[in-house]
Amino acid sequence: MPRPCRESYGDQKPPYSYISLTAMAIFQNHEKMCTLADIYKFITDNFPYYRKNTQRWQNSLRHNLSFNDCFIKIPRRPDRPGKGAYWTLHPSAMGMFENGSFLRRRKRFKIPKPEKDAMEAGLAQINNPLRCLDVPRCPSETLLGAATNPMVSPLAQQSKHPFTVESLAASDAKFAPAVPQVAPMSLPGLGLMPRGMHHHASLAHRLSLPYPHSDALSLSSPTLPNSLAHNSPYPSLAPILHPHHQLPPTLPPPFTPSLHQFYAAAAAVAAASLVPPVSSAPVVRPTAMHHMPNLALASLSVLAPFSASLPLRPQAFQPSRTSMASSSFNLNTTSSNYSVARLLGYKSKSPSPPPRSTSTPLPDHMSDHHRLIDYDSDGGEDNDEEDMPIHVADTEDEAPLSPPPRLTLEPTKAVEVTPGKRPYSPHEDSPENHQVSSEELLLRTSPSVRSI
DNA sequence: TGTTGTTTAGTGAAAA
DNA sequence: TTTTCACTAAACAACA
Ligand SMILES: [Mg+2]
Repeated sequence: MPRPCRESYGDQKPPYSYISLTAMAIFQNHEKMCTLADIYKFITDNFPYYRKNTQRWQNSLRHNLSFNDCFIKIPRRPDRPGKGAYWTLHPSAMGMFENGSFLRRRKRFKIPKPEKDAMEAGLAQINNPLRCLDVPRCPSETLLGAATNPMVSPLAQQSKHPFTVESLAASDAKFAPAVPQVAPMSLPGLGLMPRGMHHHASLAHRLSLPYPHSDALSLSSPTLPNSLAHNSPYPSLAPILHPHHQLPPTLPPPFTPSLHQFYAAAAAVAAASLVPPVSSAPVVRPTAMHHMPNLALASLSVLAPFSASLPLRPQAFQPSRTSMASSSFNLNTTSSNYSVARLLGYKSKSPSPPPRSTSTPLPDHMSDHHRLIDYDSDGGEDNDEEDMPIHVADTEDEAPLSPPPRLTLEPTKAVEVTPGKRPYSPHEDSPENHQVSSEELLLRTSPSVRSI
C-alpha cells in the first residue's frame, strides 16, 4: 500500500495537540530546542492546516508553552542574540506521551512547586551568569538562595513527585510494564557507563559534578579524582545543583542532583560560555545511574544543546543498546510510528521490519534546521502492537546521523477544517497499522494529550 | 511596533 | 457528578 506523503493531512486538522506539535518541533530539532518562531515554522511547514488562522493557534501555542511545565524556557546564549528564548522539553516530559506515541499523553506534566522554583532559580542565574560563574569562589549569597530557601529542599523532598532520578524511576515503574534490566556490565566501550551517561558524566565533570554530597549520587568509580568534587571551577553552581545540600544527614537525598538541576547547570555553563578545556574527562560511574530509568537517559539528549563544546560526538546522545533496552517508559512500544523513541533516534531492531515502500525526502529546510533523526534504515519497526523490547544499535559501528531523514505520512482520517475546533475524539487513536516512518513523526502527534 | 511570554477566564469533551 | 484536559480569547508586560 502506498504510503502517504508528508503533508497528507492537507487541510485537515492533524490529530495532535499543541503540546504534541510543540514537542515534535523540539524533538526533531537537532539541538532539541527551538525558538517560538522555529516551532511556528515547523508546524506550518508540516501541517497545512495551521497555515491559516495563525493568530488563533499561535496564541494557544504560546499559552501552552508558558502554562505547561513540560516546556522549559532556556535563555539565549550571548553568542546567539535574537528575539525570544529557546524552548525545550523538561527531561521527564519524554515519558509524558503514552507508549512513546505523540497521540497520547499519560497525564498532565506538572512539576512540584518547590522543584519548579528550584529549577527556575537555577535558570534565572543564566540571565546573569557572570555574576557568579566568573568568580572563582564567589559568596554563595546569590545561588545559595535556592538552597537556603526553606521552601525548596525539604518540600521538594516531600513532594509527591520530586523531580529526581529516583522519583522518575518510581513514577515510571507504575506506568510501564516491567522490562528486564540489562546488566550494566554488558555495556561496551565505556566501562560500566552507558554512552549517554558518559556524556552525562562529562557534563557533570565540567559542571563540577559529581556532586558535593557523595551520598547523593554514588560515584563509585575510583577514576574520578577527588579534586573534581572539591576544586570545582564553578563552585557557585553548587547550590543550583544541590539545593538539598542542607538536608539533615538523616535524610540522605537519594539521587540528586535531579535532572532539572543538570538542565539548569548545563544551560548556565553554556550560556556563560565558560566551558573549560576538556581533554580527558574521567570516566565517572555514578552508580545511581544504573537505576535511572531509560526515560531519564533518553531525556538527557535534551542536554545536547548545551554540549556543543563537549568532547562528544553526536552519537553520544544516543542511548547505548543496553541502556535503552530496558526502557521503563516503554519507548519501544508505541502504537504510532511517530514514537518518542524514534524521534530520539533510537533504532529499533524489530525482528520483522516491514519494508519501507515510499518515502519522501525532507525538504531542505527540514534537513538542516529541522532535522529529523531517523536511524531506521531498514524502514522497519512500527510493529507497535507488540511490546517488543527495543534494541538500540550500538552507535560505535553505525552511522546514525548519516542517513537522511525520510518522512512518509500515514493515512489519516478525515477531520474537519477549522483550526480551533477538534472534530475528533481525543481518545480515538489515529489509524494504526499504518507504516509511518520516523520523519513523519512530525506528523503524528496527538491531540489527546492526557498529560502526565 | 510587532513579537514573545505570562496570566486569567471561560468552554466543551472526556475521564475518573 | 466532579475532575481533568485541550483549547480559545484576551489583557498585559517585556523586549528587539
Ligand atoms: Mg512552561
